[in-house]
Order: sequence, then C-alpha cells, then structure tokens
Amino acid sequence: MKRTLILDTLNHIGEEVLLKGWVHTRRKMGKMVFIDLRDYTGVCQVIFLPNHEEAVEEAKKLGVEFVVEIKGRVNARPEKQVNKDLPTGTVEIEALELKILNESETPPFEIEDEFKEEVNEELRLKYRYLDIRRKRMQDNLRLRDRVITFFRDYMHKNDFLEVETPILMKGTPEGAREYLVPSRIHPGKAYALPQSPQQFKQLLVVGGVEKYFQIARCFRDEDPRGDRQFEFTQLDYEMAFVTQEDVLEFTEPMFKELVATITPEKHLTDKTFPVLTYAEAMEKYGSDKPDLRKNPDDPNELAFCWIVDFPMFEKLEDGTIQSMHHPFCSIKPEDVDKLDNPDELLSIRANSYDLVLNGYELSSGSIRIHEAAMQTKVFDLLGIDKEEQERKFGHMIQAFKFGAPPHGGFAPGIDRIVMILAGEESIKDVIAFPKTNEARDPMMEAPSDMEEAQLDALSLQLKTK
RNA sequence: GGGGGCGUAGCUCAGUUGGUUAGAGCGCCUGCCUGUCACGCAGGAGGUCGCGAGUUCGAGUCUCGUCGCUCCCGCCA
Repeated sequence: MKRTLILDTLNHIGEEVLLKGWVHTRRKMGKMVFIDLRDYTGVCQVIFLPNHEEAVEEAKKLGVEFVVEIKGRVNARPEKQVNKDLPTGTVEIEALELKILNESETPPFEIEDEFKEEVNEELRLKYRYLDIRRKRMQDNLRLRDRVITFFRDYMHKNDFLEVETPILMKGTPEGAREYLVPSRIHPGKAYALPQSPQQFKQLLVVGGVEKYFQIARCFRDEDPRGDRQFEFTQLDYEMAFVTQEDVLEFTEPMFKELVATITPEKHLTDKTFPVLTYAEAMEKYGSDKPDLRKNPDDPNELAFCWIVDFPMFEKLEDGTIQSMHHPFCSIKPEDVDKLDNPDELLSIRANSYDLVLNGYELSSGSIRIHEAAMQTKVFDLLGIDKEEQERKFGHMIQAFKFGAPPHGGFAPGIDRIVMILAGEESIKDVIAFPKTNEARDPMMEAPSDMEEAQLDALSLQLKTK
C-alpha cells in the first residue's frame, strides 16, 4: 500500500490510507486514544477506537515524536467535531493498524510550539534537528527555498548564466578578515575562503559572460550580529556594458515581483523605490540605511529605498584612506579630476549604490573600474604599493589590459531578505544550521581541536592549545 | 577590543528586608476517563539555585572572583 500524505487525506474520504509520520501530540482517553500525526504537509487527528483492540493497546505506548506507520480509514467528521483551526479539521483517521517504526526519548524542549515560549537559542541549536521539526522553522526554510527559486528563475528568464566560482581562493585581506585554509600540498601556504565572489564575477564578465549570477556562499571572519553570520548567502550578479541606472532598473522590478509572488500579503510603502543620495540620507535620517516605513508595527509593510552616490573614500582614525565600498568601485565621471587633488579625495563620489529594506542594508553594488590605469591609480591612493598591487591584484590589472568591458553588478543578501519576509528578528532563524554569535556550532561542537596528525600533514605548529 | 542583560526542576520563569523543608505553569511517570483536539481529574518523580571564595548565627538573595549564554558598539574592501 502506498503512503498518503497528511494534507492529501482530504482527497481520500471514505478510503483506507497508509500514513507515516511523527506523533505530534497524544490524548489518552481511557478506552480510546487520540493522536495528532505530523508529516511535512501538516497535522491530522488519528483516533484509536476500542473495536480495534490491538491498535489501541499499541497506541497507549506512544510518546511524542515516536515515528509511526498507521493504516486507517479517512472519515469525515460530524459537524460538531470539526476543528476549524486545523487544515485537516474536517476529517479524522480511524486507525486500523499501528506500527511503531522508531521510539523517541522525551525531547529536551517541546516541538509543538504554538502557545509555547521561546526556548534558549543554544539549546535549539544543540538539538537543531528537533528545532527544525517545528512549524516555524519548516515555514522559514520553505520560504527561503521559494525565494531562492524565484531569483534563480528570474535570472534565467533574463538570460543570466549561473556559474559556480571557487570556495578555495587567493587571500586578499583588504577588507573583512578572511578564513584561511592551509594547504597540505604547499606547506606554509594557504587558500582563503571568499568574502564574496567579487573578483571572480568581474573576471567572468571580462571572459565574455555578459550576464552572470550565482547563489553564492560568502565567508567573513568578523564578529556577527542578529542580522549577520560568518557564512551567508547572496544573490550575486554582474553585467557587462551597464550603467548604474541599468542595474537599478533591472533590480527594482525583480524585488517588486518577488514580493508580489512570494509574499502577496505584504505591501510596499512606496510603489517606486525612493532614491536618496548618501549625503541626503545622512542629513535627513542620520543613517545610510534609513527605515522609511510609515508604520513600523505593521508586519506587512515593506519600505525599500536606494542609497546612491556613496563617497569613494573614507578617512580612518589613523589618517589613512580606505575604500568605502571596495577598491574596484568606479568613480563618477564628473569627479575623476578630483583624484589628483588630495584635498578633494573625500568628496569624490563613487558609482555605488545600496538597496535598503526596513532599515536593513540588503545589498551593495557598483559600476566597476574596467581600465588598468584607473585601477592602479585607485590602488595608489589607497596606499597599496606597486609590489603589493602586483602580488595581490596583478591578475585583475592584467585582465583589464585585455579588452575588459565596462561592467557592474549587485549582490543582495538572501538571508536578510528571507529574515525580513519571514518577520524574524534573527538571521539564524532562516538558516538551517547557523553558528552562534560566538562562531560555534553547539550541535557538532565546531570549531574543534586540531589533531597532531592533521597539523603534521599541514606542516602547522600551534602557538597555544 | 569595549559595554549592557541573564544564569533557580527537562522547558519557560517567580522567589519580598538575608530567615523553617526552594515554588508555579508546561513537560514527564502512575491511575481513572468513549469525542478529545492547549482534553479533564487524582496522585507522583524530578534541584550541585552555573562554579569558587568571602561576610553572617543563617546566603538562591549581599560582596569579590570565575565560567557560560545573550544583545549591542567597535569591526563587517
């Protein structure tokens, strides 16, 4: 007999079905037993009646989270017994046979999370496989899947090519701290994990992939926040022969369609995303990621806005100049002349733009430098000497010498988008296996000590243990 | 690197001015229950009050130290 899914029982009234799933709750009533059975499609009530003696005796042994197989008949419920709060509330399963496929210890926290209070996050992460059984996490993971599927389809419909770029790459520690992966084959050398596929995507465009995208995993070894993780996922894309206007005009309709398709219950504060310059945003809101919602208590309000014309450089406390975005960012044509005047450096505007949603920075992007001479000039201004330029970025400058087209792109953070659409306050709740804010995985207990044999193979020696 | 909050039963928490045997709800176990669906009723088990020291006749409560968790700032090309 083939398995029937729980939600599908609605289509099998009067028929015998075979259900498989977890015991969600149980209610023992003396001579009869009720259980709510759960599978990935939902929950339904199963009733064990005294006339099926063997099944009812077995059912008395059931505990929550036992895995069972139940053969039963789908009965329409009499009107008085319909449960309006349950999608399957118009039917119930009269159990004929029960087979326990696996028992369960009492879970450390209750899976049934309606009416329940928030459980300590570390405990949830230690038993993440139980936490994921909860409807909240099931819903969040499903929403995430739909968002990613939407983006992937949208990109393909618009002629983008999905390309995977390496996870093991060359370290270029200019911005965020990187994760290093020591090489066994090359003692003393290490790969780095990408902070973003930035360089690869630009090189793909130089390689004639005029429209690239990737659902890209990125790694940054910086202290996390509620909306930040060490590894995260972004919709990374890059296009040849585009201006800033082109990127904005491509991106805005995509987000509008995302909301209309995936979360139609939500509404936009502004039908057309407001465009603020960095200077305007700072002056008016004191922030480069203002929350423009009219009613922040409305869980269905979405306020997108663009922030444009970011400064190209910023001055650090020690007086050195640093890129505000990254060193591959191009400069507004009318500001190029200022490059030669040290007093005007900080007033140079970049061809860079952010997309902000409800006070969260969703994405940064820019039109890139595509000329070797300009790239070198920017590196010079950033205080990177020629030797270092060659060592770290020689491949980029070289590539720009072989007919690199003008290009630019964007990289919206998937985790944050899903977090906001799900109404969650922590990015961890939309990631299946996140790390804690102290970079640990309490379930696997990562990171873990390195063993002597591993250190030897990598030619590594620890300073402290 | 800096700052705030928290740590009491399996979970979520209360615990008064320092005072007898540390509590509640949920969960768990046992019994009763034929229409429950946050089932009900009766009973029960379950505690290194994070750890250590100090003050005190007496510390869950006060002091110091320490460990752990959590949020924020710095940081995040």
